[in-house]
Order: sequence, then structure tokens, then C-alpha cells
Amino acid sequence: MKELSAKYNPSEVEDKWYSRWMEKGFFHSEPDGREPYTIVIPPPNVTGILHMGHVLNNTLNDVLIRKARMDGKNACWVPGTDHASIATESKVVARLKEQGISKEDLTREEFLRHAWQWKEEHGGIILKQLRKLGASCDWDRTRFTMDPDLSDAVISTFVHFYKKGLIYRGVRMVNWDPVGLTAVSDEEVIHKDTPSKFFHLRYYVSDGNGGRTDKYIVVATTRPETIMADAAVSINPDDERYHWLKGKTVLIPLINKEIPIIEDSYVEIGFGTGCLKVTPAHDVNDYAIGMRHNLPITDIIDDHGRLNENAVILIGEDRFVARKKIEKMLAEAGLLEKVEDYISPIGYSERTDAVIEPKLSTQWFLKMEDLAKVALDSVESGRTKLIPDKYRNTYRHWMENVRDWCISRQLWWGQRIPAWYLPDGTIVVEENAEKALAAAQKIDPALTAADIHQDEDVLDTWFSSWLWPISVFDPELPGHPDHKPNADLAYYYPTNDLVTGPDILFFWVARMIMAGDEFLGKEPFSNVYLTGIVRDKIGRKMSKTLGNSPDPLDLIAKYGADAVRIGMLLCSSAGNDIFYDESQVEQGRNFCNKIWNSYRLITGFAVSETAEQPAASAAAVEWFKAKLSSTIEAVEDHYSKFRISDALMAVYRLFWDDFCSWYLEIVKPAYEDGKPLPMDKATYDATIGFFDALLRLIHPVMPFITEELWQDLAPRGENETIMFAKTPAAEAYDPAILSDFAFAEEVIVAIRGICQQKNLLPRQALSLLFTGFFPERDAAVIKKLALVDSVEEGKASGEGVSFMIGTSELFVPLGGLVDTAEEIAKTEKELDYQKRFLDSVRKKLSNEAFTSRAPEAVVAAERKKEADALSRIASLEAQLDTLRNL
RNA sequence: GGAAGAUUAGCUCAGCUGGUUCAGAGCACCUGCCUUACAAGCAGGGGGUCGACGGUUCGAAUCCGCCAUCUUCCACCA
Repeated sequence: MKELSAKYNPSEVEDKWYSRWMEKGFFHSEPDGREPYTIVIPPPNVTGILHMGHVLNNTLNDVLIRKARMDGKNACWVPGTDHASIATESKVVARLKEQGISKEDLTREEFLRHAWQWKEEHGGIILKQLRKLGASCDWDRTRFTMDPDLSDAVISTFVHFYKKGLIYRGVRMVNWDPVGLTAVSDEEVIHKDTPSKFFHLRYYVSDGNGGRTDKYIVVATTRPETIMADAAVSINPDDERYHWLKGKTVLIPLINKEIPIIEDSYVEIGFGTGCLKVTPAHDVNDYAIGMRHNLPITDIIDDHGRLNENAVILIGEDRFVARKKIEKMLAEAGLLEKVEDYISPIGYSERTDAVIEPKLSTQWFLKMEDLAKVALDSVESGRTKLIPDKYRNTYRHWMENVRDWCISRQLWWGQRIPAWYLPDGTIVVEENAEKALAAAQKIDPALTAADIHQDEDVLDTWFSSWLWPISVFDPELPGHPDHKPNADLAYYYPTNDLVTGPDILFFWVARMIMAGDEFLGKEPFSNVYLTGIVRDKIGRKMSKTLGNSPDPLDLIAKYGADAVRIGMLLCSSAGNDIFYDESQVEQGRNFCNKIWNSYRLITGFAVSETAEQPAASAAAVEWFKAKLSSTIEAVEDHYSKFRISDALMAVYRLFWDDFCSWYLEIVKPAYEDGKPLPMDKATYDATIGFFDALLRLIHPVMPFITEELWQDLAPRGENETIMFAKTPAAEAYDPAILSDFAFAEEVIVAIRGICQQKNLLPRQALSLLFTGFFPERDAAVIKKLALVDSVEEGKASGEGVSFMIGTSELFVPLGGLVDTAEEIAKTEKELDYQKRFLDSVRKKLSNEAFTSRAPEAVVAAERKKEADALSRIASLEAQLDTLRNL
């Protein structure tokens, strides 16, 4: 037995075991006869680095996968990364800029070379970091959403939906990101209340010849820089204030362009001035009004958010600069009535934080109506369970109001849309250029490859990640529903559980359900566990800019991976936000140390083949066996409900309180002549067995320390690992063993309390008298831990301290050490409490309504309370008598 | 503007279909201990009108209504 230090040193242990696990291929899974248990990782951005959110998510994933593995299932956790088109592309653009290279100066191919280079250098760092956390992913299965075959799957999917008539190309008002220079989907727009200004502008009524009359109306707008794109001013047809305007035209301020007055009930009479400037090119609603009234569309803002030549004035100015300048111009021209402060909801790009510009552009869309119905039904019917359940409401709302998905992005990093344009504008959609040419030649046999050109845009990242649970196993399948799933897909799909954040419930989870149904007719997973957001102690989101996010790797280096995992789980009740605090990680570290030291104690025991098993040890072994089983039951129940932190807490208390503080203290051998006596073999074997079970029980949350100690606990074979040891199973037990021991614990705590209170230090042996129930089987335990040398049935007599547990009366004689007056006062107080309690019970029982209507069991319980109280009162009165006669 | 959820000890939470003395856990706190596994520890202890007000019921932390506060999601009022 080697000498173990008093402190657990995680860093040397962790690297050792992780490399062993890797070397042995313990994480790798292949289809076999066992039941599969599968999780696909929510793929982090390929260029991302590990943050606390990942730690939470991947710890939970790893706990589930390790638990399943020990339950005897064929556990497979597929890792990988996401190409995250807009996020990665903007990083690459930024790096090129640092090198003095502008994206505009590069060809698509040159840019992609840089991007791939960047991916090779920085990609996958996060996966390496996950290993430090102990994540037991099947690294042989690592996937990237832009692996060639996965990209093919994305392309096939596009072709599939196009040919099915669900994908169309059209001019629509989209959310334009003027910094990312791409359209983004509705879900990628974040609305934030933003302080802005409400400008009241004068629009003069035209005299019909391009000149103005002296009448004018006031139009309120937050975007005066768009007036040059106005196509009309609208009033509500029922607004009597403006009936005189009907049929007239007005002049756009500054540029004096004549535009009509139109009537549309969209305009609210009570809002603003009741006059709405209609700017179809730059506002979603105005676009709709424009369509209704056949208004011309003037687009005055370019892709970068600058005014273009259509604007007539302020050409080339940024939209916000233009707003300031035009305010001044309007004021100088006497056309600015007033300016009010105003809070308006402004859309921002999730990725670049740029103010979204509603913009007309030609984009590709996927019809969502039918897909959303399927995805909604899956959750409503319970085939896909959301945990916690409250997200169902949000989910339903989203699914019922979903709009078509804008899937094209004006980027280069991603899967290029497989659509080719013929010279006459005809579109052919095929999986590659050859097929496209062939299709084109069917239309016009004279065409050559040079005559057709491919769409420049790429697909939304989520259009690839929604295939993730399928394509990681069988990239051939998506888009080819007649293709027979390969062996991996057939075995691992559907996966079991998905752990992810609620922020991507719609982006990702819902769409995976759609894709799963489309291609396999089956949901991709049965349970979706939605974690909370990791916040700091005072509730702020963790963010780089606030600097309140610790680097997980630093934490692991300082406290150990097991401690970090514990710290994270301790504060993570499902569905609630996580208030992270380093003290929780400290608690995790302390727990590791506790386990470590209990191991030092146990392995230090000397064993005697001949020694008799002491009665206390026999009782302790019997009790802990039952306690272990009852806790295993509780833990299994918690796991089945995804209450991971409760499962952890149950084992934590079992290990620390029950095993260390009670069990080990009971079986710990006494000392004689400064040396510990050897332990009997029966107790020793039982103890080792318990420790082994405890390690296995807690391995899913603390993989490293458990492997280290489990390997050392007994001789293990080269290929043995706790990872594949079985989850301990609960055995039948007599519940009386547990209740008896609980009683004994109360006795011991009471006696210890008396000793501390009476200052009986150093401790001296006491005797104990009892009347009423007493757990004989634990008498020896009480003697040992409470330092009592005799336990006898008998009434209190002489000086001493009485206490009651249940209806039993216990008495510790303490001649000369007791303040009788104090004991009398204490007993009187207790008696008074019992009497009042009795009164309340009797009041209940004398209520006819209660006895007649409450269930029998409840009434019986009340009657027992009454009887117990009476018995206690009798005891207390007897005690008082004794005390008063001293 | 609409919707959902939350409110229990100093902090983070549990308390499942109302009913055992139901008001709990962990951490923090207080007191005493460096007792030969562990001071990152041991032993003992204090602490809450279950957000407010009404209602249903024999009985409410638990069910219903309303109010307050917080969080989140959704939303095209210029």
C-alpha cells in the first residue's frame, strides 16, 4: 500500500486516466447486441472556446452518457463542431483585415482558402478543452458540419425540398445585416427597446403643379432619413380630421417629390399624428401597404446601410449620419415641427449587433407550414418531451406563428446553394454542376458549362445543423429518403436525450425534429433537457465584456475537473438559470478530498482473520446495506426525471454523512497502546464492498477520482475500468433497519449535545436508561458513538438529564452535574408545548366535520398523535415529579 | 402590447395527485474542538407569518381569483 497524501491532487490523476481511456478506446462505440444509448453533442462553433455554458451542458451530457454506460447500455456520445457560417466568416474577415487584406479584394476561392486555414489552426480547440472536463465522447466519430459528406447531405436536402416544392426563391422583405452583409432569419433578430426620437415633419399639400399650397400635414417618423423613399402618406379612411386630404397629393420635404395621400385602415387614428409616411422599401408594414395600393418602390439604402443615388440628397452617407444631417436640414427649412424622445423596439443582428435594416431582396425560402405542424405535434403528443415542461407553451406559440424560413445567406463560408441560372434566368437545382448542366441541356441542348452560373449565396448554418442527428451517422440519407439507412443510423437513431439551451429551441431543436420526421419518420430524440443560462453570483449573464466569466480551464487546473463538474451541477436545478459561484467549486473540491481521505482510512485498516465482528460493526453493516439500497432507489428516481443535481446531492449525503460520519466512525477500530486494533474480516470486506459501490454510484459525476480509487481498491485487469463497472443495484431491505438506526442517531446526537452543554470534557463514559421503544439492534452503536457503557431499561431516578424521542423516554444519570432548577424549567417548557399540541389535535378531532369527512387514515394519524402526546405528557409529568423531589 | 414561469432560511433550491410534529436540504452563519482519514475537517447550535390580500375546504406552502415584484419568450404601431 503506497503512502497517500492528505490532500487529493487532481491534475496528475486526470491526465493519466484520460489518456488511458483514450488509448484503450473505452469511449468508442460500435453497434452490437446491446441496447444503444445515444447523445449527439450540440456542436459548438468550430472556432469557439470553452465557456461556462459549455461546461454545464457537457457535464450534464457526460453524466447521462456515463450513467447509461454503467447501466450496461452501448453508450455513444458523438462530438463535433459547427461551421457557424456568419460567426466564423466575420472572424475570418476580421483577421484578414488585421493582415491588411479586404474580403472584397479576394475571390471566393481565395477567401475560402483562408477560411479553411483558419479552421485548421483554430478549429476544434474547444473539443480538446472538453477532454479536460472528462467528456467521454467517441472521438473517432468527431464530425464537422462542413465535412465533405455532411455538406453533400445539406445539398441533397436542398434539392429534396426544392423538388418537393417547399423551397422557393422570391423577393421579400428580409432582415438585412449591414455589417455582416447578409440576410438573417427572423430568429436571428433580437428586438431591444432603444431610446430614439420621434420627428414630426411637415408635408405640404401640393398645388397640383409641383408647387406647394400653404396647407400642410404633420407626419411623425423615427426615420427621417428615409423620407426620400416615401411612396405615399396614408391616413385612416375613418379619420375625420383628414377627410379634406382625400385625393390630394403632398410633397416630400426637402426634395419636393409629389406623392399621393392614400387611405388604409392599418393607420391608427390615435397614434402619432394619424398620418403615416409609407416607405415600402424600408419598412415591413409599409411594404405590405405598398403592395395593397400598388405603390412604386424606391430603395435608397445600399447593402452597407448608406444612402444611394436614389436618395437624391445625402448620397453616400451612413443611415445614422444621414438622420442627424437631415434633421438639421429639415429644421433649417422650417419643416421640422418638433422632436420627441421615444423608446422604440429596434431589431439587432444576433451576430454582429448591427441595427437590422428591413430590405427588399431576392432570397431563398423554405415553406414552414407543414413542417411546423409536424414539429408541433411531436411535442404536443409527448413523443418528444421537453424538460422542463414549461417550454411547451413557448414552443407551441412559435410553431403556430412560424413564417417561411429565409435560408440563403450572402456569405461564402458554408454550403453553396445548388441552384444554377441559365442565361434566360431559368433556374435548375441539382446536386452538382454536372447534373445541373445536364438538366440545363434538357431545356436548351446548346448550353455549355460556361453558360450557366451557380447562385453565389450559401445556406443558413441551421440548414445544416438540423440534419446533425442523422448526418453524423449516415450522410447519405438526407435528401435521399429511398436510401436505406446504414448500420450506424439504423442502430443509433433515434438518439435518446438531447441537452441544450432554450435559446436554440427553435433554431435547432424544432428543426431537427422536422428533419427527423422528413427523412426517417421518427423524432431524433425522446427527451430534450433544456438547461438554464449560466449567470454570475449577482445574476448577470456571463460575458467577455463584463469579465465575469471564469476560464473553465483555469478552474480545472485549480480545483480539478471533478470539482468543477460538481460545482456546476450543485447549482443547476433543471430549467432554472444557474447562479455560478466559485464557492460551489470549492465545495466540489472539498468533497473530492473527503472521498480521498475516507479511502486513506479504509485502506489503512489492518485485517484479522480471527477477530470477532463487534456488535456495533454488525449493526452498522446491516444498516448501511439498507441505506445504500434506499439511496440507490432515490438516485435512480432522480435520474429518470433528469433531476441531476438532486441525484448528486443524494449521493453526496450518502457518502459524506452516512458513510463517513456514521458508518466509518462506528466500524473504525479502537486503539490499544497507541496502535489500532485490527478489523475483523467480515466488516472489512463489507466496508470495501460499500466503498466500491459508492465509487460506482458517483462515477458519472466524478469520473477521475473514482477511477483512480477504484483501480487502487482491488487488483484490476489491464482492460478493466470503472467506466464499464455496473451501476450498483438496490436490494430488498427491511425499512425497520433504517428507522431503528434513525432513532439511534437521535439518541447519539442528544447525548453528544448534553455532553457539550454540560461541558463534559474530556468525555467520560455515561449510562443510559430508557422506557418505551428502544432499537436493541443498535444498542452497541449507541454505546460506541455516544460513549455510553451501559444501556438499560428503567425509569429516571436521581440527578440527570431526560429527553424524549418519539414516545420513548431516555435518561442519562449525571450525579452532581445537573442544575435541577434548569432541568425543571426545560421540562416544564416541553410539557407546555406538548399540552398545546395536544389541544390542537383534540380540537381537530372534536370537529365532527373533520372526523366524518377526512379519510380514515388521516383521522387515525390524528388519533395516534393524540395518544402519543398523552404518553409524552405523562412521562414529562413523571419527570417533573422526580425532579421536584430531588 | 401579448404570453409563460417564478416568489419558501442570509444565498441557491426541494417540497410530486391538499392530510404523519410540514416547514426541509446544501452552502453560509454561531459555539466548542489541530481527537492518530480529512481544519478543504469534527461535534453541537440558531435561523423562515412559505410575496400581499381574498376565496374553496374539516384542513392550504400546495387548489382558485386578484395585486405586487422579478425573469424569460413572443410582437410590424409609424
